[in-house]
Amino acid sequence: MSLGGFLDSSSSCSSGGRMVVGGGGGIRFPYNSSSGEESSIINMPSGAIAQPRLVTAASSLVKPVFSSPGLSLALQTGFESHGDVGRLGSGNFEADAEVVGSMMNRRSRDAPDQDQGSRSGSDNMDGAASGDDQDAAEKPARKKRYHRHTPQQIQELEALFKECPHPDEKQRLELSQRLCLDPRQVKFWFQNRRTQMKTHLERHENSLLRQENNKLRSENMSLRNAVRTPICNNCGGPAIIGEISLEQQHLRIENARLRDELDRVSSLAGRFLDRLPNSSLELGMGGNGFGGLQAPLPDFGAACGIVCSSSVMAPPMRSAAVIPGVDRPEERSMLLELALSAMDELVKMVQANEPLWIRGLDGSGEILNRDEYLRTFPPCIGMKPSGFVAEASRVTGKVIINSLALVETLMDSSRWAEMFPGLIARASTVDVISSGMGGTRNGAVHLMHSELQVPSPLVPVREVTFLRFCKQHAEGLWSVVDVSVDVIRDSPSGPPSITSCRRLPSGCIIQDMPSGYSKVTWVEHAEYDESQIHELYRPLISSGMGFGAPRWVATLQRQCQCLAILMSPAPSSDHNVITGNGRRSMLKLAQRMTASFCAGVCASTVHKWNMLGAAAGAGDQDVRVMTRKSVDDPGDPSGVVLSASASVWVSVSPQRLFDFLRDERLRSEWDILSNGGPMHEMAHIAKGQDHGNCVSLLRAAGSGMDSSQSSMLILQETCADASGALVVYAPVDIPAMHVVMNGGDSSYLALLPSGFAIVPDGRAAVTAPRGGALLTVAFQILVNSLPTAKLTVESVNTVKNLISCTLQKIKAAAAVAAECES
DNA sequence: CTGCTAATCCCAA
DNA sequence: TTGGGATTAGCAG
Repeated sequence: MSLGGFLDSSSSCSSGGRMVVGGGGGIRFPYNSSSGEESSIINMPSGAIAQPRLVTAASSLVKPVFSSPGLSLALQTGFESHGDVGRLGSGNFEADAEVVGSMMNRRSRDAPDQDQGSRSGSDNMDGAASGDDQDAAEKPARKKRYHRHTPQQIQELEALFKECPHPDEKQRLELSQRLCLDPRQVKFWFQNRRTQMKTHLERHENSLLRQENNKLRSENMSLRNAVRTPICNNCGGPAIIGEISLEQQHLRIENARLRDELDRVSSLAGRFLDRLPNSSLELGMGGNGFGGLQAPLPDFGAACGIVCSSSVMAPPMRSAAVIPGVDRPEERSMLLELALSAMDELVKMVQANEPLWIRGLDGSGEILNRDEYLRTFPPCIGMKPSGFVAEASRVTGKVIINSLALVETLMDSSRWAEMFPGLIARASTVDVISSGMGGTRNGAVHLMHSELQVPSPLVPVREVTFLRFCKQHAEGLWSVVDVSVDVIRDSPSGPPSITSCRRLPSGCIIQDMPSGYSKVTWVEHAEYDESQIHELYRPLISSGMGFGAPRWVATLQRQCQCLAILMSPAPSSDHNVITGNGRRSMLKLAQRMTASFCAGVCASTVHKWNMLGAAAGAGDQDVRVMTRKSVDDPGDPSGVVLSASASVWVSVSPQRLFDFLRDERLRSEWDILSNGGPMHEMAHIAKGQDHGNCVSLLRAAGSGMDSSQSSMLILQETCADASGALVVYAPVDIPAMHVVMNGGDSSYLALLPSGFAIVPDGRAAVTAPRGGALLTVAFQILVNSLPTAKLTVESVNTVKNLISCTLQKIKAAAAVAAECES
């Protein structure tokens, strides 16, 4: 049955035909060593099945047959010029192996020590030249080689991998026993998983590089064209030499820069595989560094001042050289991996329709189909903690801002916080994992921390640490995704953070539209501990009006409109002419006032509050009272500040409530500062087309500017959108305000804000036909100008009474209004 | 065909 | 030895 010695003798090769070479040479057995025996008992307790001898014998064929003397000779003599030689080692050997394998167990000499241990005695060289010798029966069926670990096993492996991608021997052994896997398999699995992770990242960054490269190339091309056929900027005709020289210099310099950048990107892309961990960083820095400028500059001289104009083009960059927060490369790559999958999920969440998102009954919003969601996406940051509930919302809106500007805003924590003043109590960038490519935000990954709020003492602040990943999909098309990282970031060194909220992949996709607008689709998806939220507010929060997409988009629209209005020249309709600087100063002051108001209502860590606990007020509502000591803060009156706040349900619509509270003529109905009469608006700065969005300066009637009894004005900011409204005011000193209105610095003006926050009650229209509102009222009062003073029971009671009275008056007035309405 | 996964081979610390 | 990089076979989509 054998053509013994076939492989040994070059002479017989010529008669053997290439089948032998193709079959024998290419065969490579998976289990050609002692591991063959172990691998065959995959998924079974060790040693459960002994591998049959013959298989082992067959497996002793060794791979690089090319280099075995006998065969290489055979190749030279018999097949040297044969076209098929190149395909040796490819093709489907399994079938051949089944037939031939058991007979061909000659060990090639260049692999002497691979399988000493498992070799069977029968080392005869056997070869099969023709198919007629198949003896399948003799060879016991090899265990099916292909096999995958069970989902449970993979899940456990993944779980451990999340915690530690590098388990030690002990951990692996423990896991292998638990999962009935060979310890070796566990080792392989981790090895493979790490490799896989790496290749994922490589692939992604590579594609980003390619994109960049293409962009630069086309840019370069068009610039070359422009240089070749100069066109006069003024008349559009062909330009004359003298006219274009400056323009040409610009182009040449720009071109040199581009060429340089292109080279760098290309070489980086080439070297890329070697240096993954730093590549994105270097790119980000390098792309921004304009190293290319230095070379061409001497040629043209610095006289043209191009250096400046070029560097202006570069967006401001945060230094990414030192990363204090995430220094372990594994952690870094895990975060990147997380960012990638979050982005993937966000894009799908934005694009998906029917099965995933279902239109709400009232047709207003969309509801996430949880079953479909769980089916579609692997749990990005692990399973939902028990006791948590999920909240998901999606909204699309047209916003007056372009994609680049919005991306810049989102990627800068302080600008981000300013854009969403009522929503974000504070925000910071903890770490820059990747700063983006070629001087843009494309590919930027930041680790951020923020506190999100809904203005009510009944809704705790949401503290979240998350990754923010920015990606450019095309010209004018960007997306920014956030995802919580508490799972990964919980280090053994620190106490496990008790988070009450996790953000699943959330964020927005921004697409440029004509005339400065962009289309923004926002998805907000979170899981939170509902037990910490008062029943009154649960419907609001779960509807997404609290922390969800509707509120983000509504705020964004309102704020962008405000910015757009500020850009345009002051409207003549403002009946008090304030200078541009004055407007800016007042708005800045108002911004600080509103932020301080929210901080007092929400007890965010912007201030260090001491809770006195919620106690029943004089009325039926709970009033939360807190105090803080204020020292050495120029914007804050020094002493003991007391904050009292309460939220109640009111039976009028949010709009009506807002209109009532912001009407200065009706102010005497609830404001003790009004001295019982109407107030007058002395200055008005519009912040939006809607008249409700403005900053104004009020004066109580009867207290003239010159009267010494009242040197007080009231600064008030009101804003409203679909997600809610704020009326915030603070008494201000007239002389100080005068300085501000002339554009002076407002940061030394001490403020203690009070006011109202209104949100819809969140229940469906069915249960509340006319639509109720949730009203929060809050006061901040200086109870003693000595920071060391003790708080007296009287002052606490006074402020509680103030809250109760105010609420009662408003409710009464609202009831009247509601009656008139119906 | 590509991409993924379990496993093998081989090298260097 | 051991772990990691390179590679491969088997399979799914």
